[in-house]
Amino acid sequence: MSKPRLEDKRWSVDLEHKILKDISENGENIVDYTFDANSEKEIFIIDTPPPYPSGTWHIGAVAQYSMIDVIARSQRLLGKEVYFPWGVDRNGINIEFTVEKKHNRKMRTFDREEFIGECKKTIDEYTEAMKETAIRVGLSCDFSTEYHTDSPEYRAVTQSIFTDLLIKGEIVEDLRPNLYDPVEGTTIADAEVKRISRKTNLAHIRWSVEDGDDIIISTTRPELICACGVVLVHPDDNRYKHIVGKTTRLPIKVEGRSDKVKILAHPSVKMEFGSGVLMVCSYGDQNDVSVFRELKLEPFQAIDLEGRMTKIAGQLEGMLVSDARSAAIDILSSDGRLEGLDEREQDIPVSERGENPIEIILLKEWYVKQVGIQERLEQLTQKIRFIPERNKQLLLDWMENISIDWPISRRRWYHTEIPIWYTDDNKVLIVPPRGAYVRPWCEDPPRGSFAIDRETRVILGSIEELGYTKFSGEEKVFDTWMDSSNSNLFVSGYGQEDVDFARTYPTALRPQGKEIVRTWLYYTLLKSAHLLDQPGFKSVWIDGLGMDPWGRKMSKSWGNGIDANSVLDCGLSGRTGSWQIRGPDGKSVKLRANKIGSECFRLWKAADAQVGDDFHINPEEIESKYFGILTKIYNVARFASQFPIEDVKPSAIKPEDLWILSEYDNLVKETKEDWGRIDIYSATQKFKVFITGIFSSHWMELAKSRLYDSESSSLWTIHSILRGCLKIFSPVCPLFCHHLSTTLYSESTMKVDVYPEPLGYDLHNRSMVTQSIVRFNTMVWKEKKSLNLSLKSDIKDIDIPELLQEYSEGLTRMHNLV
RNA sequence: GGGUCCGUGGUCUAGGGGUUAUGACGUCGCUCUUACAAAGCGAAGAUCGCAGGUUCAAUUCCUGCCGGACCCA
Repeated sequence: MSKPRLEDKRWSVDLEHKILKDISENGENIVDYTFDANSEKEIFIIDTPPPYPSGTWHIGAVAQYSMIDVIARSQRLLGKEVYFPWGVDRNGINIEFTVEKKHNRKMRTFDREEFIGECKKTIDEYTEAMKETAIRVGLSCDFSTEYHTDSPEYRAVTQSIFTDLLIKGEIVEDLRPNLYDPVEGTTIADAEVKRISRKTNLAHIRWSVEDGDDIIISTTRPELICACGVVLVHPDDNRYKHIVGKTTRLPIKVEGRSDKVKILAHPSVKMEFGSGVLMVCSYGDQNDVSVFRELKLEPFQAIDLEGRMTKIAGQLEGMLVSDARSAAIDILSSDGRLEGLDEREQDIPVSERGENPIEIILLKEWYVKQVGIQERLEQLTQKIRFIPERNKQLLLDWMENISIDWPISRRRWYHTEIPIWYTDDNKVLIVPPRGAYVRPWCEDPPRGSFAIDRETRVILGSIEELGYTKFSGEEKVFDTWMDSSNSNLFVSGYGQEDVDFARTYPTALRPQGKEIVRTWLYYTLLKSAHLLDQPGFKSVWIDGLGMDPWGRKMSKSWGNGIDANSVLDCGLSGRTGSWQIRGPDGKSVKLRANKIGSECFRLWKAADAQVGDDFHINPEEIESKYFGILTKIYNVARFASQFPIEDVKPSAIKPEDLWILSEYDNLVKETKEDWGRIDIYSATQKFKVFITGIFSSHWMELAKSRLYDSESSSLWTIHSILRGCLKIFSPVCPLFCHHLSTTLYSESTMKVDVYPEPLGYDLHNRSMVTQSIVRFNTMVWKEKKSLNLSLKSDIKDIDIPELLQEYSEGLTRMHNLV
């Protein structure tokens, strides 16, 4: 026995930093997370969600990434060749907004190239900051293959996949009603729409029917009267049976179209709403779209791409939609046609990013077909294992509700360009050769580009052969999900010649949050189905969202957000953390913590709840519930570190040691299974219960005096178990285990790629013995307490139960039984 | 309005047709016992949201309701 080799008395965030720094400086000697696709080992590729860099990284997201890291590390521990890529999603409207805000100018007032440069510069800064947090929280990504979705290489893949699908006929162009954000000037997809509650005016307007009757129509969109295609009543509505089939005159002047529309019966009308008469316009809402389609009506274009009223709106022409609405009400009012105006709360669809009210506009856009493939997609989905199983339903529900194709073209700039040029006759599409990244809005097609028939999609030949010289490039770009939904293909090496794609695809695991099931998960599966007719991955791990301490979504605007770095650095150099957060009643609440750091944070996320549901993030709780566990385990190691390491297994093992060894063997077997099926919670819980419970409280006390005597059975037992335990726990707290293991055993747990083997002990009736030992110890402690004795004092008249007779020597010494 | 998921001691959480329902935090009491007071030991604390139903048996399955989250119209 000597001084403990662990000098500090407890774990600390400062120590964490020291270790992190040491690893980053001597990294090569300690860890290597570079993926070797030619490894003999089983390949395990993680389709890491490429995070989108914004100013600060959401604490909930960081928690999620730290769990993906736990998965990566545990799979390495199981002997697999893990590819944990680090990708960054950088395309999209978010960064455009940031730049617009920074310069206080709208995108379209910039030169396109200049604007793109600004976006790149800004997102570069964010990208670096995010990577620092990633490293700080301990992500063991293969940073050597870091990819950015806006890099020429990645965009080339996106463009190639588009071209492949275009030739296969899975991509179509069409003039269809589209969801459109007039403020940002771009089409958006269903998945990008959200609803907010707003006060709107419901106008009750008097329309005249041909035979002299008047009807009242209630609408929140009077400016769209000019685009009215039909007026509907419910077939069962006796009030209006007599006017069905007649025509009515539009109550406001229009230009360039008939001012009469038919009145028809249709079951979609709600009789109780307003007067029970409904005007259907192209397009007020999704119902209008389906009625127009069903009745084969000719749509009118009432709103242009800038969100202004078109010529058919007569006097309203040129006005913004909202201005036109009030102007229409004024006109109707002065014409005596306004019968009333109610203010009411209404959920209106807005764009997710800009929160601008959405219009439905006829536009020529590119679409990925998705309506016809749903059945096959569901079959493929059934082949994927969902963790947890119940979250599969989120995807199935979304797929069931797919009714229109996916519009993928956008009228924005900092995105991947649609790789198409058009010829003068408009009958041919020019696409670039595989592997090229092209920007049709500012350049001509490169050599080797080829023409395909716009209708039949037959490849006609190269542009050189065909002698094309004049082109006009497509100006539109892709929806960013077109980029990110290729991540699984990209990390599997799709299209790369030197990759054994059959080994790398489908990727082993897609980890993600449940908020992007209908986008990232769905679109990825759609792409994989179109392209390869295969599921995109073997398993999907879907976690919930990080919520505030009271279970609400964190948002900056509500003031209940928590910055990730403030938690990870809480306790560094004695600096405590404090968070001013808006509480449930709107009042500000102050949360405080002394020390958290990455290891405690990771332990919290791993041990606090099962995967799948939303989780509450409260720094106070993270510290109070989990820092103590680190301290405890640290001190177990510190205790062990004062005893010499017994490498050779002694010929005789004492009964108490046999008992704990068999418990340990059980732990090894069970946690190995847990890690294998990606059950972080169970593995962590079992480990925690073992090491802080029976191992430290019961066995260590039982073996203490033998340890002090340097008795070889106890020495071998404590070190064998601790050494294995640090490996078992290393996926959850990699820095912590690395430090303890290198200090005690001169081996880093970060390098281990073989799961600890059971030591070969299987004691009969183990759980009976364990229960009995715990009960006996508790009984003695209680007894001493009730007699007001200190734990080290002698106690008389305690009988050791029959079952524990073989441990009587140890128990007697432990409790000082006399 | 519809759908999905969730509702377990004061708080967070595990589990799941059948003995006294898991663990932690907090609370209370005791203890500086040669690893650990940033600890340890002990104690109290739950009719498993509510109401029905199925069953020999329900907290677990079913139905309805109430509350929360998310999604859709």
